Amino acid sequence: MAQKPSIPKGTRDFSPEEMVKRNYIFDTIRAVFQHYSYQNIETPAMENLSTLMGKYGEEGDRLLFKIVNSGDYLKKISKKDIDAGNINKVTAAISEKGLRYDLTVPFARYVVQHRNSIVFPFKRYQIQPVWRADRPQKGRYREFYQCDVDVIGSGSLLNEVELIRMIDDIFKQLKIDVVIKLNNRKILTGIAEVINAPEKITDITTTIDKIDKIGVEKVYEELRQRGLSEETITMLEPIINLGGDNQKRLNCLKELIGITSAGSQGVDELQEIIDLIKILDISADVEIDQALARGLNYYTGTIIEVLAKDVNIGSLCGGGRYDDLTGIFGLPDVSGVGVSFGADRIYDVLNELNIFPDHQKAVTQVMLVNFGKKESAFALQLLEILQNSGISAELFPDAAKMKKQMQYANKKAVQYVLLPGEEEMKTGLYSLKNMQTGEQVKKVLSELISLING
RNA sequence: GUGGAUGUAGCUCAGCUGGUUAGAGCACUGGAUUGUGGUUCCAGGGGUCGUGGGUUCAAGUCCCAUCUUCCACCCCA
Repeated sequence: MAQKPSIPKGTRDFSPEEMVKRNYIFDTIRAVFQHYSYQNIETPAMENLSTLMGKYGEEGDRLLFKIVNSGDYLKKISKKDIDAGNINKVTAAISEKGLRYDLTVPFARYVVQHRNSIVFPFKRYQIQPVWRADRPQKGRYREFYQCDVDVIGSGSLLNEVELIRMIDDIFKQLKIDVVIKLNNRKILTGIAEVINAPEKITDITTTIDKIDKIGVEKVYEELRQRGLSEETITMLEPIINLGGDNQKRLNCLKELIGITSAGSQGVDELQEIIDLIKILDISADVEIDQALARGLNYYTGTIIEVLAKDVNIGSLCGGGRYDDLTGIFGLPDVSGVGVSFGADRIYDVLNELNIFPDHQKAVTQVMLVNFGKKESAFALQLLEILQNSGISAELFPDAAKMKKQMQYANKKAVQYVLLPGEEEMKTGLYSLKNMQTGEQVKKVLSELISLING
């Protein structure tokens, strides 16, 4: 026997039933994006490695799926490099394309390349799969969909507020209780400045980001391990332990880091966002979290992360502002802000909470039984009429046994079965069976159509 | 990349301290029922026990390696 077929680690097939659920998520998200006047674009699954490399940090480069060149790609490698185990050089020689790691960097590339035809500020959305060579685990896949919305070419904080409104709108519709966490990169910068350790900013941010997960003590421990002095850790304490409501946090932050220009700017920006949100009808909790860092180091302003209240699965949505993302591609000083919704995690949450709507409408409303050659030719005409009246209908392709055809209809959860046999052909009265109730009626076609549509 | 668990029929699993021909439920196919499904009854097909090596008279069972899936870390949607 042939070997069992399989799919690559961390990838999944989606059955028709799963796709109904997935499309519910995508449709909801897409509708909101469009409702808020964002335009759709798509970019290729693969990008040049030069576009992707170095944009996600060292860790990100490791997680990039690389594609080997076509043709005789071995020609370009020298034996010396292989023997020396010079992985970077060898990969560079044999691979110049990779699968996209997210949608933001390809978007930045797109903006730079099409800058002359884009109307700024450019509000776009993009729903496509991305790939990461990560080790799969709960809520983490190697192929998954991101739903990105970004505004590029506007520094206004109204954009942040709009993103928060969209996040609230989408999760409200999906009936997931979420908390939207906000921070600002400038606050983190301010913190690093105040404690006099600006070069340690990455260490500090990624460490205090874990505070909810590992606790205060472990955070201190890790900070020590990362080479922070006892003195600076002491200075960090009031910031790490900062609690209370948003306004209280902002006031404290202002006191602690307001003397730095970055810090005071960050606090002001968050204040403005919070003030605007107050006058709007937002149902999700919006919390300022000075420990929120997020990994990607291109964020320069607002940082946003959305967590489900009832399921522990990591963030469902995340993003932030990046002042100069297009700079690396040769278009400086274009500010953008955006978030990305993780459709696969949202799926897992809806599944775990069992709150998918059960309006799973059957694909087929009516199935026509095939009684044989003459009858099926006639049925084909009925099929045409039914479909033209907006009914999803299908004719069983083979003149199989009635039982088999009924079983097919039953398994597919078809709503009605129409039986156009010899007798019906003569009289023009057709038997229509309701598969849920088992009731059967005999009527003319026009009446049946209104029955099905009704 | 690091650590732990796992793998038996299409699916969910049983198979004790190694011992004839590896089981169940569900699913599948056929029949009871040649124009009526979902219920019931009967019959049937399907497994080189993840893969490769080793120990043993004997391996689904023990050992090693490798892959898969899952969980945690790193990181992240």
